[in-house]
Amino acid sequence: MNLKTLAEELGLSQTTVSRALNGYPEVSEATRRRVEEAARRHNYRPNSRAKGLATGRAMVIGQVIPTSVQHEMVNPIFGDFVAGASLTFSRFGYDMMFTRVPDADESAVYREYRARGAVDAVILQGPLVEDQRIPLLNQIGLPFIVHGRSTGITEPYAWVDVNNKRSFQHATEFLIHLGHRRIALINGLETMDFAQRRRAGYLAALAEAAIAPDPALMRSDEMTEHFGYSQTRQMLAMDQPPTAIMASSMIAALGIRRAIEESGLTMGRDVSVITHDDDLSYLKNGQDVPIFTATRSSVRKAGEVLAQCLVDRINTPDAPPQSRMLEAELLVGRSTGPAPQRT
Amino acid sequence: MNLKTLAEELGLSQTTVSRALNGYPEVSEATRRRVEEAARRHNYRPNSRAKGLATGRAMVIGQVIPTSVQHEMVNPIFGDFVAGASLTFSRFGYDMMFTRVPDADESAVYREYRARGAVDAVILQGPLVEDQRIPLLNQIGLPFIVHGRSTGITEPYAWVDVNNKRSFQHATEFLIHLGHRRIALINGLETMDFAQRRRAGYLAALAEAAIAPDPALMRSDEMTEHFGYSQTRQMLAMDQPPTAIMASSMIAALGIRRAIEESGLTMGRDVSVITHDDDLSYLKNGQDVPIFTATRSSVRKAGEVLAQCLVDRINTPDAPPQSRMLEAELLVGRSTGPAPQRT
DNA sequence: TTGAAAGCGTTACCAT
DNA sequence: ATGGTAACGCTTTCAA
Repeated sequence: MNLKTLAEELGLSQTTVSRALNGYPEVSEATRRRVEEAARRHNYRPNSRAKGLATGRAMVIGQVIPTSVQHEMVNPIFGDFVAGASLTFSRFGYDMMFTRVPDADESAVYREYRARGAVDAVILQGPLVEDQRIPLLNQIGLPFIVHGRSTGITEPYAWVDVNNKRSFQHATEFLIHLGHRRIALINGLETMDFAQRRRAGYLAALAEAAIAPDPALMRSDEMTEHFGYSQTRQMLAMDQPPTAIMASSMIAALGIRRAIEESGLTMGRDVSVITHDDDLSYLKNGQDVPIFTATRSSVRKAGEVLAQCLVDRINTPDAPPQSRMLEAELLVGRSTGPAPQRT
Repeated sequence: MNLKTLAEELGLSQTTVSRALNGYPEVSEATRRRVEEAARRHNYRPNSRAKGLATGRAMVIGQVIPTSVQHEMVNPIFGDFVAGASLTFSRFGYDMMFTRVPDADESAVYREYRARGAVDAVILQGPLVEDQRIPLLNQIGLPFIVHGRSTGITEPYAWVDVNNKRSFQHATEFLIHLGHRRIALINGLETMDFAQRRRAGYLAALAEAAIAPDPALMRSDEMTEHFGYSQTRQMLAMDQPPTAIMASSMIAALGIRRAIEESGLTMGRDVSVITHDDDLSYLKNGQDVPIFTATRSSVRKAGEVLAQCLVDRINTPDAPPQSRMLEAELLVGRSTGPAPQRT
């Protein structure tokens, strides 16, 4: 069923039917009802491509997933973000398209998106420090919003981010408040912008409490379970092991837990752990594992907010880039009590 | 840059330029070269929507992710599948589109896909026993391939599946060969078709070895870490606890490991575990954890094969549905040695 | 070997 | 309030 046959059946012009269906005011109520009823009856939907061609809009949002970012789609967080964004986009009639490419080809994909008119805008995930994709997208003229920010980029761009610095600062302060003095940071790769912000928050809390940061307690690498495991083993074997650990990812936190257990210690009693981006039930289920979390629901919320911003951005292309900072909820489960004393 | 301006600049008709770019034979070599050079120079790409409108093809593959399937996008396996499929699709010029909806609306999405002509075909993930989406898609007339199979559906449909029954049978046989007699099965929800096949393989191996299956050792539910944890705790507390566990998912396996450790036992020594769909480094890294896996690369391969089949299916819509069975690689890490003797 | 023109299914402008 | 028609950018048929 297309517009033409629907119009013929109704004895109306395509124009009128189109107008009725798109909510134009100049259609009489009687006609509108007739049209809507017929459209419903035939399950009519305007053809996406024809509509896109006529309006100059694809009604599609693109997202490029470089294959190297192995943990991007593996990372549960990504699913939450997509869930939030997808929901909001669909309310506005947008579809989401994913393209997975070898890293080197990422810029080619953006150029092609643009040349083909395949998408109206893109979401930029996992920004690095001085991320060159930002000038590229600006130059190409493809609307975008960054999920996160990129230190060192001076040209204007829109972003939606959770306040990583503040949440790490709060969490670290909380640990200090409990009496911890040896607090480790197991962070993501510091080429990733968020990792630097998290470290800054961690350091700010230490500085405020006049605790000298110990480089041996600050680890940074790609956030795998192995990384969390090996670093934790190493640190727990030190002369002055940490009594608490700030973890930048729930994947790494899996390894942290394993290392703690294998060291014959108990998480929450001997070593406190606060994990960002984490409220997965499988970390909270163990009633015996008090763990503190900045919630995944924050990430879902970020998806929703970003989608909303991107829709606005598409609709008002000349407006200056608008950005939004979100505060991550810091869910504090159960207190670990005072920091363990070691002799 | 569009076809018209490109043609004008070359002093050729749109027809000729289009033909040159699409590899039609009737274009002279000289002209073709000139056209290709100019197209490259201007980074010309045909507009997706215009091309789609003219050809009647969207060059997009849809995938619906019901929101209830929480672990579908969280599940690392899904990322592997998508990686494989996406790669193959892009070679044929197809994009992938994902729509995330509340479960109840899934059929509406398929109807809308079809009515809008938004996609050329869809991939059906996670088929249930007697999955009603199959008759629905057949009725709608939307080409599709099922990733997996659906017992009880009699009408023809195309599928690509890994041989779940055989891999579970092999793995169980392997455990029996090592001397295990009390082998537990921690399975997915048995409304899921694959779960039934896995159980069938497990039971077949037991039967072959004349071991009576113990219902108390067969657990089935949604594959969360909590599920793996709680069931393992329960079973290890039995009078005759299992000496080996077959796990249907790596997420559940995380809980299984935790339960084993918390029971003061050692995985691989006191309890052997074989996990399907799993070769994540964070399960293999612990040198002290011998674990046996049917590999994730099988799933990636399945994505590639399915994509290829779907492209074929789109191109020859009248051909009878073609299906492909893949054998999962069963990577055997290190032997657990003979089954532990309990007194 | 090349080109003119129709057609794909919409929307949007200009009439009426 | 409704309709005719051009336009969107491409492919494809028919002619030359």
